[in-house]
Amino acid sequence: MSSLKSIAADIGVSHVLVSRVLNNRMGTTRVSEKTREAILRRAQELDYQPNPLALALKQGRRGVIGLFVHGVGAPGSDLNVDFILSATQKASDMRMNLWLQFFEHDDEFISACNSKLLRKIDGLIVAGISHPQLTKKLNEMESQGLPVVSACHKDPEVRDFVNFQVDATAQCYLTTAHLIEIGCRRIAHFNVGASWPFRQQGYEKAHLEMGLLVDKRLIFPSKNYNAKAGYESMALLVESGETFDGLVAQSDAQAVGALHYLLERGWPRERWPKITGVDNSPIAQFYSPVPLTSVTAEMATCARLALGALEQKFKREPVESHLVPPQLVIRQSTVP
Amino acid sequence: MSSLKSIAADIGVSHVLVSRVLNNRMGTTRVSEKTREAILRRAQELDYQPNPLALALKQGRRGVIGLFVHGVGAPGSDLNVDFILSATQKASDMRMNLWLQFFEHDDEFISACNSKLLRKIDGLIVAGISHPQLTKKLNEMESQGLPVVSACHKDPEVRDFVNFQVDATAQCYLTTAHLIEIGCRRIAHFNVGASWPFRQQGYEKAHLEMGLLVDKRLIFPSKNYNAKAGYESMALLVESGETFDGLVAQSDAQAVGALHYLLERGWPRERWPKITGVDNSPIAQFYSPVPLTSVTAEMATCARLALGALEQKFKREPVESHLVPPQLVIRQSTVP
DNA sequence: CTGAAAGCGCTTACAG
DNA sequence: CTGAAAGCGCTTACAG
Repeated sequence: MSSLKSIAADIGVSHVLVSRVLNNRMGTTRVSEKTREAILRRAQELDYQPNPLALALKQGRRGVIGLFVHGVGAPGSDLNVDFILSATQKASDMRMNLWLQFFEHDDEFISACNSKLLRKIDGLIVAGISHPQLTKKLNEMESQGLPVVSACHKDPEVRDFVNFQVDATAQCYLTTAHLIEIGCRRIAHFNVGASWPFRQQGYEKAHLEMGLLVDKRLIFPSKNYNAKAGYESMALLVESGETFDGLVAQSDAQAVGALHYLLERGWPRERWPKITGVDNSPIAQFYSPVPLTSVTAEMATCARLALGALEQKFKREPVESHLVPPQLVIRQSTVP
Repeated sequence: MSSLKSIAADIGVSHVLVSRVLNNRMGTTRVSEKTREAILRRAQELDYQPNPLALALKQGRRGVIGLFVHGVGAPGSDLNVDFILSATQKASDMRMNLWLQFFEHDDEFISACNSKLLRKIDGLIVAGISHPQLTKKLNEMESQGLPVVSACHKDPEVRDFVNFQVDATAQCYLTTAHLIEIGCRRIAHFNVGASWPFRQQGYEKAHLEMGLLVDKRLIFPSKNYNAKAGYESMALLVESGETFDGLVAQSDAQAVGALHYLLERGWPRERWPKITGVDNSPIAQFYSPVPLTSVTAEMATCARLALGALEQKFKREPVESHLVPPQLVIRQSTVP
């Protein structure tokens, strides 16, 4: 195990000098060029890395970033995996450890935000779903000196924490515009809950910008983002008797559920609507026989940005929220 | 921030005495009952927790467990999420941080197992897929004093590391036996690769034990564990002209792909085979209109056991590998 | 301009 | 039986 001490002993100087040279923080200290080089060379040879524990202890830090994840995305969408994977890499770059915690319910979330937390971590990233009571708690924490950054799906207009999220409106704007471009004129939409209107706004915006009217009769409520919900919404759509040549679902699982309904009813292949999902999840990629056109959720980017923002907060640099633009991924389900 | 020092100051003793009392390691030191109680009370009031950094530094530990994950399971199966979630909780109980790393390719995996690693972590958990060259590297690491525990899917007979995995044979034994019990007599099987024969062995064992012959003509190769592969295998099965009343797939995604083929061909519902998957993943739970019978992958249990084993290795206690028994989860796809 | 000392929070071996 | 000192690995304020 190489340490400042061992290097110092090898060269024949004090470990203090080694520390100064390696950190290039000489202060008023002088060192001969020869000694300097010897120290640097030896450090390189041993591939010296300062003990992060000692460093953090000295600096009064914990060396740990809390990552509180309230699962998002349809089950099986791998959204959380993408998020964690990316956060993990960024944390590693920052020489920080992650204190990962998963939460199912808001109360668990809130009760984990207590004073003990302050002792464990240097900063907190909250991912998933925003919630008024949680926000209050987090504000408390931050006023006690804990930097907090969120990566939640929320109304971008509400400014509480520095937040990183995908541009939800752009998601369904992209898919809808794509369908219009390939010739769809009656595009159905499955809408999950009025509290989260952004994707529908994208759907409407694309119509508006491209000179089409939004036909509200083509918009159907969906219980949630899973396949069952999509299946049920498609049943409603078909039973309504409306004609449609496209479907903008709010998740890949929904889209798959919808397709499944059509398959089950023996819907003739040539009359299938062009279908798009959201999340670009494995189910979209591997769905057979029709891989799904989808749009990315940008979880990895959000994670990276959130940790980067925390890094800046540590340095007391200003940081700003950001809406990450999604990418359209075209697959067979929308090939004309 | 409470520390030994602050408690000591409050009571009017040395921080050394506080340390001794709180750890109940008095050695030859004596303390009056009154002082003792005062110390304990004050520590409780402040909800004192020793600084893990200082502790680890003192004890020459890193306070970090490496968790190297080579993704397993079909994409979207949430297997990795379950694993990480459980590992996270157990690590937290152990007052250890996790150094999570994900790997796509074996080489990344192997090149991450270098001497730097020894400086970063106190122990290593390797999850995912076993690999001869990796094993060699890990053996090297362990001989250099790094405790290694694996949670890989591998031949249970090969003894290299202490390993925790689900009993793969039991998985398809359970699903097959279930199908036989509900009256299936011609059960097809999708087999992924000869290098991993354990699930098929379960399929065969169930037949044997329940007095049925295995008809090799019902066993079809599948390229991998995703839906596309299941779809293709089902195509082979149907084209073969063999009659079948059940299907034991090797993953939920495969089962879904297979169902999808039948739907697409307009296979009459009353002639649908009873279908089982493996992994008990979201796709099985939420598949519409037929939620899938499946069998658990026990990722959470394996993670917990693996970290527990590492804990025991730290204490130089002996540990043994373990095959975790899976659970059958019956859903609509096998309701008679 | 140089070097030794203090200190982050903790534990334990070792003098008196 | 008691208490003060050493030390984990690091950095920096502060005497000479």
